Amino acid sequence: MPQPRKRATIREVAKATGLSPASVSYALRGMQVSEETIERVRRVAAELGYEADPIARALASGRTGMIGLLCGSLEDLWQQALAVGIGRALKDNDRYALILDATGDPSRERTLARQLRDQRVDALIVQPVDPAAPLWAELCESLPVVSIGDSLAGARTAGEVVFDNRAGVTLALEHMRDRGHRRVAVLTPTRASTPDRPADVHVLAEAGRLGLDIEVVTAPQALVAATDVARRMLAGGHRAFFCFADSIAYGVYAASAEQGLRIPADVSVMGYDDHPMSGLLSPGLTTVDWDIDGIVRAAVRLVVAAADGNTRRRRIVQAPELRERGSVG
Amino acid sequence: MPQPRKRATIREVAKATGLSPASVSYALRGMQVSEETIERVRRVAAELGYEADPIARALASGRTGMIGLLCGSLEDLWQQALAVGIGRALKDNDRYALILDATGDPSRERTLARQLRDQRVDALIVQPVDPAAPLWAELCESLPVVSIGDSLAGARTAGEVVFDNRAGVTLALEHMRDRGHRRVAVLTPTRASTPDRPADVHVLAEAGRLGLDIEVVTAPQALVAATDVARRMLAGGHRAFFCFADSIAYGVYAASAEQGLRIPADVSVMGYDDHPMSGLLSPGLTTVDWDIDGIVRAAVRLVVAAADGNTRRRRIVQAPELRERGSVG
DNA sequence: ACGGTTCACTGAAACGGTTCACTGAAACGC
DNA sequence: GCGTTTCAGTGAACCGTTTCAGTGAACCGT
Repeated sequence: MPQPRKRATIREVAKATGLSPASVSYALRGMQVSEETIERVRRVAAELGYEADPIARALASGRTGMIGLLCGSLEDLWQQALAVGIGRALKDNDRYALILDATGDPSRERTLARQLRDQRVDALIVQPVDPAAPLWAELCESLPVVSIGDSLAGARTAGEVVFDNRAGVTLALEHMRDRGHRRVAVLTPTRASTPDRPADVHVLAEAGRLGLDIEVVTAPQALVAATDVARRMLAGGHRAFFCFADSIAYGVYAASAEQGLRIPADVSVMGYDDHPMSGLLSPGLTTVDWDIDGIVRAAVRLVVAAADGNTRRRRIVQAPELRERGSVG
Repeated sequence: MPQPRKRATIREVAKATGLSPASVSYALRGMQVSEETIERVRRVAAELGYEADPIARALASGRTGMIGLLCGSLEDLWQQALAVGIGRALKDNDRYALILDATGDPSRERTLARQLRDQRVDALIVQPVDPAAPLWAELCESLPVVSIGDSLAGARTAGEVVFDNRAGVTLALEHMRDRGHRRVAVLTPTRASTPDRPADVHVLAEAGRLGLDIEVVTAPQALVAATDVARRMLAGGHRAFFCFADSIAYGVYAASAEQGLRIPADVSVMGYDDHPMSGLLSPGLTTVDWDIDGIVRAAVRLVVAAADGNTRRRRIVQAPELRERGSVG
């Protein structure tokens, strides 16, 4: 049974320097006291191996220096890449991230969001599973929230990085039409509670405009499960796929390979996201690229500003770009 | 500027029920007080929307219910998969994970490990970047630590899930030899500070035993960077690769495709890890499978037991299995 | 009727910082 | 020399829980 080694407290440092705890607290944060004292306190603190306890500090001051990152579903490879990028970018800003995964479950999203608030994160980045939840309005009242992907309905966010899904969908479907496809299966990730999310609406509208015959099916982002869905669709005669996440497209690759179907000769696949992996497949996956690095930078810039007390709210709309690699025949 | 809505405190609940704060505290945790009181306190607490503040609780009790997960490098797809799996498995145990990423940097690993300890996580799962660091011994003194992948030198861990790398390397290299390869490039992830980690030692030993002519090169786990290294090795005439992480192997796939080299006809690639993605490539990546689900289950079982105060230390050795899929010609 | 348990509950001291309101001394303007 | 600022530093309250050591009261067996 591990026994926590007793750490030095601020009062011990106070005693050792002959100052009051208050002064030590101020000195270590470089406020209110003379340069000379700051120096002395620093030295003594280092000697004693003193380091402020983050929990006590959080209780007393209400802040922690941490940024919460609440992912919609880490099963999606693109979201994984985003999380890794954000973690690293925050590190470069001397902040650090608490990463939590809602696993695509709106109720878990609620729990975890509240948990992060209660953990006193200075600010929150969220990729909402359920952007329409009343939760967000409540949360925005008590800490700065930056959302990625969808706007949070009725909430005063500290910033948003949203995707121009309308443009993205148009790009994708027009490309498929230009390549001569008329019957297209649309594989969209499971999104509880928002069956009519904007992106899906755009798909229907654009398909109508372009005269495409589409069938929308929800597919899980997990590779194995997505492969199952793809298998079924192939069996149903579908040969052209628009996947609303690159990781779903990987499932189509896998299912096609199993059945001896070649991409792009027999089967056409269009992705949406541009995961780093997508360029490495053969053929490369043709997809809609959202510039993951740009999103990371934007989100981190917004959240760090908000955590520092900057109140200017900004909405950044990310423009899509078609990344043609040869998976659409 | 968001103003934290004032939450109900335990004293308000105490006042509302006519009990002392102490009793409320006990009641809400179902201890020490009568069933009837427990029921009443629960009701009043719910009415007031009271929920215990985790920070204050952590300060007073020293525990949080959270499990820390310190990843060596989330850039590695396999580690990503592991992190996701552990997160979900912990969720099934009504625990939740704080995921941190050392980004392959031993000094960051030290910082983050201490930070997790200071955050009062009940226990820690770590995939060490530097298994030999003195840090671990210190850490094991103050909280239960479960390591995955490598043993922590000289530290009293609460459990370990280690890989039988000797067997894994043998499996991989024997397979390559059986397929007629004699000159093999070994691509191993960058591991600061432990150039002579056991796995690498095994590679040299086994290669010697099998009469292979190997060249060991360190390659980053990031896809793009790994592709660079692969490109260089191909240019140097190498045609057989043993990659110490599947994500590095993906880089070889990409570099080969670029140069019009076909797998397995022109180039042979052997992975190590079995990422879910590896079965979806074409050809599938032949790799050494460590049963990621088994590792997740084992690690979570150990860490939950340890967090619950169970002191039985266990060391679980994971046996490898060759997953032959056709990337070795 | 009496010592001993058990039961339900309480008061107050932690936990380890931060912060507010204040103090004594030095510096300043005039 | 006097009133006012500034400066460096302090004392004590506070953040919201948990937990230790009790305290009466009821209940027990004898």
